[in-house]
Amino acid sequence: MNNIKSRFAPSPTGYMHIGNLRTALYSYLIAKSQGGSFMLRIEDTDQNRYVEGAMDVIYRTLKICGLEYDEGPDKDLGNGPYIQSQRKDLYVKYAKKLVELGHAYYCFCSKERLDNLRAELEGKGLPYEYDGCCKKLTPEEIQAKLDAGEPYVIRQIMPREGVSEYEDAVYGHISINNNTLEEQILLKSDGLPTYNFANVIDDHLMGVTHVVRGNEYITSTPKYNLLYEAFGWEAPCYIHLPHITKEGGKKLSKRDGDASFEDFYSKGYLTEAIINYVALLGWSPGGEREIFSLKELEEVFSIKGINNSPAVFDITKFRWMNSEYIKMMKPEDFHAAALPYYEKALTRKVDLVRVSSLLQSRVEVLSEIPDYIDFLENTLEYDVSMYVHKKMKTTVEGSLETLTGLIPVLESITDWQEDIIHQTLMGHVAQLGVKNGVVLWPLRTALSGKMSTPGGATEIAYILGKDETINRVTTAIEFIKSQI
RNA sequence: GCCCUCAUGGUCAAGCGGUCAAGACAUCGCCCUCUCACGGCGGUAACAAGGGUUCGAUUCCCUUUGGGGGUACCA
Repeated sequence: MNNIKSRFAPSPTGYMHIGNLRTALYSYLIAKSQGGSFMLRIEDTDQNRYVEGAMDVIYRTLKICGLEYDEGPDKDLGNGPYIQSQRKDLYVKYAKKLVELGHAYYCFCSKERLDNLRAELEGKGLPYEYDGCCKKLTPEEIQAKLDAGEPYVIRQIMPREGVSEYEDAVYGHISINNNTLEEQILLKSDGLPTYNFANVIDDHLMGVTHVVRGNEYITSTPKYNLLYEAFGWEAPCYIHLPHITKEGGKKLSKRDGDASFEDFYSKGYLTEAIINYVALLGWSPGGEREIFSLKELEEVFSIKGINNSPAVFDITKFRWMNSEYIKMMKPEDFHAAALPYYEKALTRKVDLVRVSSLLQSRVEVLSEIPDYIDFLENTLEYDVSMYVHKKMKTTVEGSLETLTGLIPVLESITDWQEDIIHQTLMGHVAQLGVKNGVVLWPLRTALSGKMSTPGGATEIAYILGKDETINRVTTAIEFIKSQI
């Protein structure tokens, strides 16, 4: 293991956004592809956002996805604690040190004063900016306020002139005017740090060399670099990632059920497919291959392949990829995965293994299994016109005749096995001297009431069993008669 | 408003000064076929616009347009 170290530093919001999952994945892959280590840190410095059980979601998701971290809250390698709220004193210490170094100052402005200031400036059509009021305080005044126990924050001092520049691994050269840099709050009045401060302190103290995060931090990165400089620390390598959106540039939303890992997971998307698809959203291996396991991604991943333009999450292609993974499953694994869905949709005792073999090449997402097999449970309602099929050369009247003639044929089958049913039906077709469809289409329709089914007439007849098959054909005959 | 950033088919995406501009999903057609699917074959479809630089721009620069982000005691 070399000295490359990346981290995933989510704040516990209660669910794993798909964009966050990708950030975690890329961070993991950047480290693993270079023999480095991967760390998990929890950024819970905003107490107002505390969500019960949120950390478990993070642990669980990473575990299910196979993104194993070398170091984290439950794996202390000596850099802990890895939960920011437990590192409070550390930030206070460094914030005060920064004041001593002349790169930060105490600010006693109340929330109210700031709100008023903001309202006033906005009223004049000016952009808000802290007016530096507390910067003018003398050391004596500051000490007096401190002694009096006045609440305070600590703000970072920004250069007024010049430009700050840095190299981003995916966006290249970034240059930002210093006069756009705000004298941001480093330490909040509750004694906890802001993200802007905590991430710098922690990344340095924990030895993080590669910072992977969303591109919303591109413009604030110079502020972090200034912090590194002030402390005399080396800044890490920055890898900012473009965002994932949905069609039309809209945000993936929790409400629409397309935002989080668990949304997809619960719908029956396979984790391997989720990882694979998400890996390809914003990164390209360069070749034509698209199917990669996590292990394979670890081999081929490269920062060079990361794209800098935003990507649209295409559910259609995602479904296709999931179906590819379903098709790759061992039949017994697919069957095991499908079983819970059968139990929900089916009470009739049928050859479920056969059903699985029919379904595996058709199902794209596990949760749609009930829609495929609903007709096995009960006959569906349908219109007689379904018996009219141009290509099969069938008509309603013809179907009635066909089905009526089929009853004795079906009854003659004593050993209800698929190949025997098939042979018998084909023999009947040959005897009639018609096209296969003339007999099989009406039969399939009578048995299912659906335009399309997993498997044809033979397979369905086999699955339903002799009694139910004859029963359904009889019912269909009566039905057609009643409609003519 | 100001600042940053992005721009190849409907979507992902290769390309990194000279290509008939890959591939995948989707879509359309054909084949296979007891429906559908799988599989196979083929088709339609793109360099946002305008200026430069250059012998030559999808590729480099500028502007415009459009998208995204930032401008919090949120991350």
